[in-house]
Amino acid sequence: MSRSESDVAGKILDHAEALVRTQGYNAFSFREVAKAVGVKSATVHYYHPTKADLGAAVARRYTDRFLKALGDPAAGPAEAVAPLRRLHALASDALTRDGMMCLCGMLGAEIAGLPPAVADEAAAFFRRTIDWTMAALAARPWGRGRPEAELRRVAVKTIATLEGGMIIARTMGDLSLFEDLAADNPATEAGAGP
Amino acid sequence: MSRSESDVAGKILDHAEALVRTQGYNAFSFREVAKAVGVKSATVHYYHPTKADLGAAVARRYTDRFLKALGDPAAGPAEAVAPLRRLHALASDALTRDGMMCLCGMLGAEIAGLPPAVADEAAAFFRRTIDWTMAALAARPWGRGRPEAELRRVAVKTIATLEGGMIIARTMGDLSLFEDLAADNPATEAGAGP
DNA sequence: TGTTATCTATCTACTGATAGATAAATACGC
DNA sequence: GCGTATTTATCTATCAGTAGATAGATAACA
Repeated sequence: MSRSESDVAGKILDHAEALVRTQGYNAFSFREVAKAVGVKSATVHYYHPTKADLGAAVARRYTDRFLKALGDPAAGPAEAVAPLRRLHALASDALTRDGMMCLCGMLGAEIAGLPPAVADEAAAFFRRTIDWTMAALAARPWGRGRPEAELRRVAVKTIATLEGGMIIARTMGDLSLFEDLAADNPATEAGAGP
Repeated sequence: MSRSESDVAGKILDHAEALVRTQGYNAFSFREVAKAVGVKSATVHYYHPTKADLGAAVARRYTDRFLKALGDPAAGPAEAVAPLRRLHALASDALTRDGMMCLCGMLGAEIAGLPPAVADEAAAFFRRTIDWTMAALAARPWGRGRPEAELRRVAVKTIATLEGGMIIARTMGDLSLFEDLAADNPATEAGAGP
């Protein structure tokens, strides 16, 4: 947590993450990161020899931080919708505060053009986040006894909706479109959607 | 429709679209498009002076084709879920056949780093597709009399789920994750999801 | 002749990456 | 504690490759 007065290594990851999350992996450069940090591009290479190294390091840190923020899947209210709300709140935070995509949603879109090391980290993010959501659902009355395949379907659908929602909200310049995704969750209303 | 024996202009759009949909706007170049078509990069510039022009033209054609394929929003079965299935089928087609993202899902992710002309086309895609979905829902028994805001929420959520689903399925290398998104649509099952 | 479509050749800017110099901090032998 | 050796962190300078873009020649065709 504590970061020394001029933690170059940390700042490199911070700025690289911000650049990837706003413009994408292919639209950021060593020079751009270096400029943002206030060093030369060779210094960024010192910490991360290749761009793939840097990208993978950013993704790994992001995933760890994300899952840490989610916390214990079994914690919180007992309704099945609670973990879905927690996911939404976490995504909403980054989106509304900084107008940034989920890092791995961005990487996932670009997946076919990414170095393998980076692509692997993006896949790991979704695997772990799906697992968390399944565990959270399984730990609640609604989920107990449900077949794993069904829990997985609901988990994937929930995360997919959040990722796609960020894209649409950012593209249309209306972040309320994303907030509304939480509003009509079937279980919170009398009638289910179409 | 009819394309002459060596329709360079058409091939340029075809290959540019394929490149954007697999790797993203920032990861394709005039040279790459030219090579795929079998001409020199200057020829691509002849048809599209700038990269923004080319990107916008690709997006415009894509949106027009997509909405044409969707057809009349009021056509088809009367269940509210019918238009959602039509959207899913259309997205599924491109994803499973060629492993490609929705063009505008890709552009939407990269939106903050796109030239304005391209960003505008991406926004237009979502605006028109949301409008189509709202019209399709409103034309069915389920949707009649529903407030516009609710129809919009459902439309956005549906499209968001598809876009995010493509990202997750491609990233995890398991296209069945996308197919399953259609399986547990609330209205098609007895009980609603969580 | 003028228009359309294509080429070759080139420009500047930027990319990721490397080499080598340098200064400061740290560790080690005594 | 002192002097030396090593490591750490940063710089300058540069590389080959590629980016988007342009100029101008050339051929085909109306």
